[in-house]
Amino acid sequence: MTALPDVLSCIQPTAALHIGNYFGAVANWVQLQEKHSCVYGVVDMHAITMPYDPDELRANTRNMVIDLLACGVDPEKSTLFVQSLVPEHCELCWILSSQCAYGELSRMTQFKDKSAKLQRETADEFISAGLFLYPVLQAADILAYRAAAVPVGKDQEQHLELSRSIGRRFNQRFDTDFFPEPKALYTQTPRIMSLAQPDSKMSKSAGAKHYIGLFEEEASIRKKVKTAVTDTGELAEDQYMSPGVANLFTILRACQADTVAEQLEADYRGGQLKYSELKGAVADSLVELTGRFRSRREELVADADGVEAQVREMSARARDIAADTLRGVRKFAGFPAM
RNA sequence: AGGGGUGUAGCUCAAUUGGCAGAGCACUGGUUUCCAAAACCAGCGGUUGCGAGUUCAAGUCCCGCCGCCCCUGCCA
Repeated sequence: MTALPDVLSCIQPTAALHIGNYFGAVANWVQLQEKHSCVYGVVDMHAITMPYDPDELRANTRNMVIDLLACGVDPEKSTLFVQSLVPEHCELCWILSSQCAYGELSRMTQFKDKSAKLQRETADEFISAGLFLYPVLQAADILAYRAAAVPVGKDQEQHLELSRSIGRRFNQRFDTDFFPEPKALYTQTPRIMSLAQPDSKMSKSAGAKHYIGLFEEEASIRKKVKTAVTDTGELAEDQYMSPGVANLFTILRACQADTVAEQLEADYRGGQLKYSELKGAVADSLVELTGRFRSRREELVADADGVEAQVREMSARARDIAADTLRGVRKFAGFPAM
C-alpha cells in the first residue's frame, strides 16, 4: 500500500498565474513541501464546468504545470499530477454524489451565487450540471488521497466542510473508518486585491489592468503598478489607509520587502509618502521576485517534453494512491472487485 | 420530440414602412495628478448565430439549420 499524503491541494488551470494566485496559494505550496509530503493537482476536470475551449484547456493545463514548477513546486519533494490523468477522481465523484444530498449541494454558496445571479439577470446562460456537482468532485479530489489536511482560505471553507461531511457519511453508511477527516490547514496568506478595483480580489476575469501576471515582462509590470488605483475618495472614519494603497503595501510585504515597507509606512503616517515612490518600490520588488520565476520558466519551456514525461510519471504515482483508495471504496459500495 | 421565446461591438442593449449598423459601459491614447481616481477630449472596436432566397437595397421579409432559455412530453 502506498503512503498517504499529509497535504493535498489543487488549482484550476487558467491562462496564467497572477501574483494573487502566487501569494495566496502557490507560495504556500512551496513552503508546505519542506515539512510535509504533499500531493498537488492541476484540476482540469473542474475547468469544464464553465463554457470553455478544449484546445485552450489543454494548453492551459500544460502551462499551469510549467508555471507551478517554475514557482518552486519540487518533484523531488512533492507529487504534482494532472487530474484528468487520474480517472479515479471521476469514479469516486460519482459514488460520493450518491452519498450527498441534493439540498446540501443547492446550499453551496458558490452555486447559489451563480443561480441567484441568473434570476437577477437575463436568465439565458448555460449552467451545467457539472457546476452543481463541482463540490463533490472537489471532495473526491481530497478523499481519493485520504489526505490528512487541506490548506484552505475563507472562500473554500464551505467546500472543505462538505468534503468532511461526505467522508463522514460514507464511513457511517458503510460502517468503516476508511476516510480520515481532512483537516483544514489555515495558513495566513496575503489577499491581493485588484489594482484597478481594490475592493475586490485580484482576478483575471475582470480585465488586464486588474491583475499582474507572474511571468509578465518587466515593462508591463511597471506600467500596471503605475496605473494602480490609490485614493479614490474620502477615507472612512475608521479607515487607516485607502484600499488601493493598503493593497500596494500588502504586495510589498508579500515580496518580503519589509524594511522598505516599514520606511514607507512611516512616511505615510507622517503624511510624507509620495505614492509614486511607493509604486516604484512595489514594482522593483515584483520585478526582482518574478524575474527568478521567469528565467526558471524559460528553462522548463525549453525542455517541454521532459516536463511532460515527468508530470505523467508523477500523475501515475498519484494514480497509485487513488486506485488504492478506490479498491476500498468499490468494496464498501458493493461493487465487484476489478 | 412538440410549443413558446431569444441570438446585433468584449458586456448591456438600440436601429421607424426594408433605406449609410448606433449608444452606454469596457478598452487604448491625450489633458490633469507626486502616482492614480474622477472629469474632459480623441480613438479602437462588427461574418448582425450559420446558410440559402426575395429585392435596386435585408439586422429587418421568406425557407432551412445551429446555440441558449422556459414549458409540455418521450426513452433509458
